[in-house]
Amino acid sequence: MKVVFLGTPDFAIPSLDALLQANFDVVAVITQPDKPRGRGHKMTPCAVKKFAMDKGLDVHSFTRIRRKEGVEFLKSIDFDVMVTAAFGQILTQEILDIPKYGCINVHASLLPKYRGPAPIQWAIIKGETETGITTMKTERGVDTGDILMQEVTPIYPDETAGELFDRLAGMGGDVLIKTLQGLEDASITPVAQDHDKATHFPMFAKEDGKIDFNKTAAEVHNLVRGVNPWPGAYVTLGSEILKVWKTEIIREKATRRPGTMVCCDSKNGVIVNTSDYQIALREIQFAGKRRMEAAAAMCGRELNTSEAFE
RNA sequence: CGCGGGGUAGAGCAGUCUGGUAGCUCGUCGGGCUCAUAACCCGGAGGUCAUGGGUUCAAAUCCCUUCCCCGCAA
Repeated sequence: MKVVFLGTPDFAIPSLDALLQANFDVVAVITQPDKPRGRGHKMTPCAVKKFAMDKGLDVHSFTRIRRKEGVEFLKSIDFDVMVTAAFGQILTQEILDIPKYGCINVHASLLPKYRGPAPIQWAIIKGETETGITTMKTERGVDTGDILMQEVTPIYPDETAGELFDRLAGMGGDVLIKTLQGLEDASITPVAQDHDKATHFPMFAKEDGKIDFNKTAAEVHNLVRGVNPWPGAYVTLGSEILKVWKTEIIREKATRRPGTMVCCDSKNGVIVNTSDYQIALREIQFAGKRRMEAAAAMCGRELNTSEAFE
């Protein structure tokens, strides 16, 4: 089958790679255009573009694929199926009607739950114990199309979004291939989603990484996992921002009001009260410094336990 | 040229402004105390102060080069 692949970030790479490994004919790869990224704001291509160019594929970028230029490009090439994976642009019906086998989307949740652009992170933040990959027919709505295949995987208690992201990205490639093969031999029947059970979560705002110690220790722990590595959890102490990369719930009841420190020294690290239990900040990072064990950080810096995190 | 912080012992930091003996906390090693210890006491080892050049009687410190790490912002 001749495939046109639309994807942008890291998550999409294993899917594209799986297509190549399975000898699908990837006739074109479409990504978001280069943007100024990183320190220095240098123009940088997205992950999929870099990968695809390394593989010698035909790569195109459109600010809006739905505009005339993009539509005309798609109509000008010969292909059978379109695959989207974290592409980041909404397609029009006109575009969806172009390929004979339609358009397939790879989504990193068990739809209809966790629709939207950040399903992996939100599943962790909400304390889910399992998630998965869903392939579906792409519709004009966001993640609303009929389900083709679904595979489940557990979310481990201390797993971070980054770790889960890597696993799901890999699974996404596998499920995508099975889905395409199923479509070819007509062994898959699309099933409509139960829209009443749908949940939708937005893209993260920078503030979403801020820890609220008025929540429970479990909720704090899930937030820290869910926003690691991006955008990263943080607390403020006075005017200073402290990023928190790893936490551990301590099975001791909180001793004082949420946000206050139980202790902070080079033996025990930093332990903070939440609304129920205590939580240890295991791996932290001060501005300008690299991330480090909390106990190590306390060797060269003293915090005052009378201060509280906000 | 988006803004900014940093590189000093195994770890985390101070010292740099104002040039003049390499410091602190932790770890580590040895000894002591103790029924015992992750606790306490005593002692030791461990540094080419990122890199290259310059100024100087003298540079971690002042000037310039290069490399690397990181926060914000995107």
